[in-house]
Amino acid sequence: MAETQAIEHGTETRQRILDAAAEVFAEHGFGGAGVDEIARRAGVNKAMLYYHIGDKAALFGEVVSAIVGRIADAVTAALADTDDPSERLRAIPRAFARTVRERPFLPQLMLREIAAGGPHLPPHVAERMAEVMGMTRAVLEEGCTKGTFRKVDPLITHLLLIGTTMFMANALRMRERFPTALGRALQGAAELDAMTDRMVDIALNGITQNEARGGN
Amino acid sequence: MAETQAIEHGTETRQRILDAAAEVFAEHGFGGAGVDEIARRAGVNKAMLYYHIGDKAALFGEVVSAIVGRIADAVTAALADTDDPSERLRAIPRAFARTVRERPFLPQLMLREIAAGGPHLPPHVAERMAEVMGMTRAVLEEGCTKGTFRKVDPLITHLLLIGTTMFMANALRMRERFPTALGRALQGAAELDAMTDRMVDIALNGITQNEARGGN
Amino acid sequence: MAETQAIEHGTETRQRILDAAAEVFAEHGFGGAGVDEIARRAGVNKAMLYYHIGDKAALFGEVVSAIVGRIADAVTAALADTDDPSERLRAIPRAFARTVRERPFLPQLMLREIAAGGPHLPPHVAERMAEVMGMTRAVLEEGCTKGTFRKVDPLITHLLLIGTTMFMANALRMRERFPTALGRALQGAAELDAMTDRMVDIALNGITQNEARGGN
Amino acid sequence: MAETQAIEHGTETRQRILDAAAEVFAEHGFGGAGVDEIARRAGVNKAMLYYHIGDKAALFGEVVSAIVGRIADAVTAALADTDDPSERLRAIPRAFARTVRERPFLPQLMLREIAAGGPHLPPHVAERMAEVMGMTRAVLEEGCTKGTFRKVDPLITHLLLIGTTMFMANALRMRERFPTALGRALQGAAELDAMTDRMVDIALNGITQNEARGGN
DNA sequence: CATGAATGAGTCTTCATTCAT
DNA sequence: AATGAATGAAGACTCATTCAT
Repeated sequence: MAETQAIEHGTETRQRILDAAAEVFAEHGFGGAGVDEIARRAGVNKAMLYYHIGDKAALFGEVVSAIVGRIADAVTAALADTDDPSERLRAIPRAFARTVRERPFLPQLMLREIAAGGPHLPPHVAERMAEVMGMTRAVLEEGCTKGTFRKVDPLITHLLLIGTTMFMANALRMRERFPTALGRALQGAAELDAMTDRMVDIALNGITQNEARGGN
Repeated sequence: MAETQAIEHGTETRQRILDAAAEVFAEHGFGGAGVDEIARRAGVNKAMLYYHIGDKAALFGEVVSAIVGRIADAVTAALADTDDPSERLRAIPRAFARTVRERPFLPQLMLREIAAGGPHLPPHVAERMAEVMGMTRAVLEEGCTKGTFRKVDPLITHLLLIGTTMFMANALRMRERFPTALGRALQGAAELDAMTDRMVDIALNGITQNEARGGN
Repeated sequence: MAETQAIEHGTETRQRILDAAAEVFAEHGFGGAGVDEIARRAGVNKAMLYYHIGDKAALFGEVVSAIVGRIADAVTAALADTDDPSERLRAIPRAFARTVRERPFLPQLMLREIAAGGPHLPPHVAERMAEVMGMTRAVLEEGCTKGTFRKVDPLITHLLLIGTTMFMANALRMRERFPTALGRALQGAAELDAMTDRMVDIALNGITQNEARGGN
Repeated sequence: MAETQAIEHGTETRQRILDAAAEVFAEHGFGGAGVDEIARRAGVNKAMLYYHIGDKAALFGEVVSAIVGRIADAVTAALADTDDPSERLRAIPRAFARTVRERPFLPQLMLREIAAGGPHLPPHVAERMAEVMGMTRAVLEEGCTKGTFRKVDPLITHLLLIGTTMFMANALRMRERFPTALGRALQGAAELDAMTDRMVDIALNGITQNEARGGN
């Protein structure tokens, strides 16, 4: 879709490396990931990894950049589909959930990087994340203007929608690994899309104007 | 908890080690943390660290165990203070937020471990986390019975309350590190306690029975 | 010298490579020099470097050979200009100094290779160096015969003239890099040609027959 | 002599490492030297090398520092033995030559570092080298005052004495390695001490006041 | 002639862990 | 309870060299 115009050099090898890197970074974090293992999983010589992309930090930057870009694109596309504030707000975590379905390591990667506080985060990626946050704010303000939503803090709302989605995605992943205890608590959890919808129900219920629901 | 009967050897040294370890694990993750640095920050010889606690995995286990225990205790204590379902539900993320105030590295550590999917997590710690989840469920069911809450998925609600709190705590931490972009988006954010309260307002609004709010 | 009959392939590219190699070998030594950097500075593809010249050792051989050849030629030419023993002796370090002016990295390269003891030195280059040494001896013997010089060890004299010139050339290079201490000691040093002349004054004074200076 | 007061930790291992490092740096230069080989020759684990001393640059700094210190001490001591300007001047290269006899790799190391222009040279070492240069100047000025020497450039004279000594030391080393050509030119060369004396004869002859030699 | 891609052995450095004292 | 020294494996990264095109 985006690469139709020109086939740059080594696109195929480069992509294999980035895919492998995403996996390994997700599994072990930046510090715990091994360049050797990334190369091995990508099926390329370790030196090629440096030739094509650069050092570990550059590798990480590319991976995170691609993922954040993908999410931002997904959210942008989703918002274009409707004008109803509630539907637009719902579209945001849905876009996340859909992206997660294609890239299962995404939540791990995001949680890890957020936890780390972004020391390996290239600046332009931070910009892109802020953009998505800005979309949530725009939707909320719009809903406020139309009288659909009551006034709520956009940052909190954004974190609620996204944070919860990421946590749920992770919880589903952990379900299989903990047969006891924690596993039991997670039994019966639906798929991420369904859970996201139910979560948004709660949130929308919480921020919708009272009169819109019955004169309160 | 288990070792209360007797003050074992080097309690003070042991604690200094665990504190340093918590810091370093939070900053760099399990893989990225270095035993050398933990020892240096604790001001003890590296060999003593092995003598007092054990290897890196044991160290991590102790740290996580202590933190989860502390949170579970805080939540338990908070729930004892009131009978009102809404207040009880609010108490849960509040207990988290309060614990974070004392142990600022807690959210990093939790997010990281959740992202990792718990490969270094001792089983009894998972038990304890499930316990806390169970408390949320109990509060929700109780609220349902009393007619205060409508029926919502307890897992989703728990993750919403806790996940959002953790995300907010981290967002506050990142505010100082990203002067541009992301930083601007985080400007004006209040303190964690205040943010948590506002977040719970939305959630409570979302799960409270309509008639409780005005006959809808 | 051997390839004069025909202009072989890529003379210009070849020369750019050798110039770049001389620079890099001078700066970092044989072990520290990188083929990649040589190629980059020469503005050629790394593979071309192997195509045109050969491996790292061949590259080094060519560079040193060219330089020793250039010096030998310069000394030979200079000796042809006069018959006076003193002037002839002075001509030798002067030829060095003049060559250094055109190829500033020459003393570094020579000092390094001399220090290394010539493990990368092609045999014919050693021959050429011996030749130059032979010229000094010839001049000294000649001066002895004519009664201008007293009998001195030709090897020592040669090393005195050349070694000191090389050291002075390097001292001038270091002057700029050490603003303190060593730098101050080097302040006020003249240019290499002038310094060489003054050094030769001392040496000539030292090896000239006493009676020859009697009326001086 | 200097270490009598206190035996610091790991003095023996540390010294073995430094000795091996001096050898390897002398043979291959900074860039060409391998930490692995240094460790192997010292008979220690590679990690111990970092534990005791530090990285490659620190290792090099220690080696050079020790050598320069040793030379400076030797020169200082030698100058204390006599008041005669000629003898004092002669003492300087003699101290070098004597130091070389004990540490045969010294000239290689010095030539290499001088060639490199001191990029790995710790500042205090440069200070020490400047000190030695200052001693030569002092001796020359003193000789001038006493009417023994004529006025000559102290920097040039210093480089002449030291540079030639270093070159001679190296020439002797190369004698064995080049049976042909260059080797023949070096045949018959005496030992370094003898050569140094003859070199100084020339230099002293060159800088001594004419009238002082009037009756010769 | 020229290039980008590839490789395997090498580089320096740090790791988690243990032991003798 | 405490320490400095030791170790082997692994870490990230670069090297000189070659090949297909």
